[in-house]
Amino acid sequence: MPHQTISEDPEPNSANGTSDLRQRKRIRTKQMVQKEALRLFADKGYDQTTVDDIAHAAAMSSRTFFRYFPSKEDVVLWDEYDERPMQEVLQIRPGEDPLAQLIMRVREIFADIYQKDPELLLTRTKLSFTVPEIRARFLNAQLTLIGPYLAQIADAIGAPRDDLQLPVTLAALYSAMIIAVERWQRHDGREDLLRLLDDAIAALAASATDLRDTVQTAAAAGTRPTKPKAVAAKRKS
Amino acid sequence: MPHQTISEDPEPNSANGTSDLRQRKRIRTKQMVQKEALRLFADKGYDQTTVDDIAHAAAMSSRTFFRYFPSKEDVVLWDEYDERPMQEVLQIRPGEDPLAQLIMRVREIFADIYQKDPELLLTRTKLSFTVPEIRARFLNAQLTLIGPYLAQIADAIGAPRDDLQLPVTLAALYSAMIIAVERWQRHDGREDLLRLLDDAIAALAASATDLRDTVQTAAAAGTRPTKPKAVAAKRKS
DNA sequence: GCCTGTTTGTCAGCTACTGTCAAGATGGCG
DNA sequence: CGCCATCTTGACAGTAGCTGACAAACAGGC
Repeated sequence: MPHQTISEDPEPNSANGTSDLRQRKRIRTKQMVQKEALRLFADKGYDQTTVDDIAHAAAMSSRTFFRYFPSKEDVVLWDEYDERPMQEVLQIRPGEDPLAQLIMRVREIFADIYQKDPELLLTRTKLSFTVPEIRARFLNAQLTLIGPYLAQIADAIGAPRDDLQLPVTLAALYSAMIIAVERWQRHDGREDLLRLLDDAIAALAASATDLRDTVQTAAAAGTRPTKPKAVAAKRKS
Repeated sequence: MPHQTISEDPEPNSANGTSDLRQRKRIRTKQMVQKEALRLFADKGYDQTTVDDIAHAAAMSSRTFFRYFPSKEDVVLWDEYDERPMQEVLQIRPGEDPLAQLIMRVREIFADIYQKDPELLLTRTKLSFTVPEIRARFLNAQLTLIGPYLAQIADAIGAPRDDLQLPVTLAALYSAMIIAVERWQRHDGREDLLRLLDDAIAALAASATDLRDTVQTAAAAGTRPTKPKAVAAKRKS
């Protein structure tokens, strides 16, 4: 899902009965601040734009800015989906293929955000791949999203708790999506996002075959015949 | 490869004929600073340790600290491999299966760093997954490493410049490695790193079947029929 | 129109990080 | 051995991101 930051939600409004109205207002303010910020970034560049600049453009003090966004980076990463509680967003229905559900869900979310404001998504995405700190946080957020899904899916299919299979598959899926989004952004959104997404996933499915061969090769050539149970247990407090 | 940061090398010693001796001294200093820093992190925690603390422990001014490491984070991420020029580290020989070579190379590097100082690798790795900022940079660095390899491998197999296949495969490989390393670190290094690596890659190869089915399912249910004839070119010399 | 809880600005402060410049260490070389 | 050119270092000053504390302005419900 596009930019979903892990909802570390350092703001003081979790779980307390902030009236729905105030919640909406808050979101509108965030959108407005984000808009101003992105405009400034486009003008002067991300690094050259200070938080004071943004706050000023948004007609608030910089202290207030930080009450909306925990950091300057988050202004780029944030989107409405970050407001929704995790469960609502990534609900997996038991029964049907959970992986397929996941993929569909992600497509939906992309489609939704894209269709609400294509320009906005492109701008944010470009920054997400362009500015090193943001790029780092973006990738991190994506990979971190796997965690919750993992639990859900594991439950859904009654998976071995301690297996590598599932996490590896999910991580691979996510990285395929990242490749797709990266390409989309690099081509200035000229290609169809959903299509790229599908292609990337298809490519992933296809790779696996190649990989099977490769694993053979690698195992065969293994420095240590791959059975290097050698290394000592190194405990730690 | 363990912690390989992209060599953004903002230091003033690139390409100029810094004598080999000075270079070595520099590396030894870095190691010493890193050691002190990690000790402090273990004591007081990463956030609670200021750069001044580290500099002091390393008997230098904080200004000097920054002449060795571009940021506090880098003290954790850095390892000797960052000193070596990229090409030397990731040389791909044409002919033999490049993916297999890549995998072998990564295993070697892990093995090398591990065997030089297991504790050190574990400590750094734990921090790399534990401290959010570092985690972000770590994942970013890993994924970013794909770039150069991509070019090399693409050349090696005369690949379609603009295909998704190769990047997706590499990204999947890297994310499998990350899952492996994450598990290794979470279990305090009690499991064998290389073994986990192999297992994760095997798991990735195994996901193929699941994914193929899933892609079917997803495509069938596709919001927009998406016409996934997409399953693009498989080529591979 | 008051009362309570939320939002805001101000101020003061910390830490990561950078430019500058002069002083100090070092290695190569005569 | 000693000198010079070349790093390397420390001191100082400054910027930007970010936080805690507190008091003033501002709701919305009654």
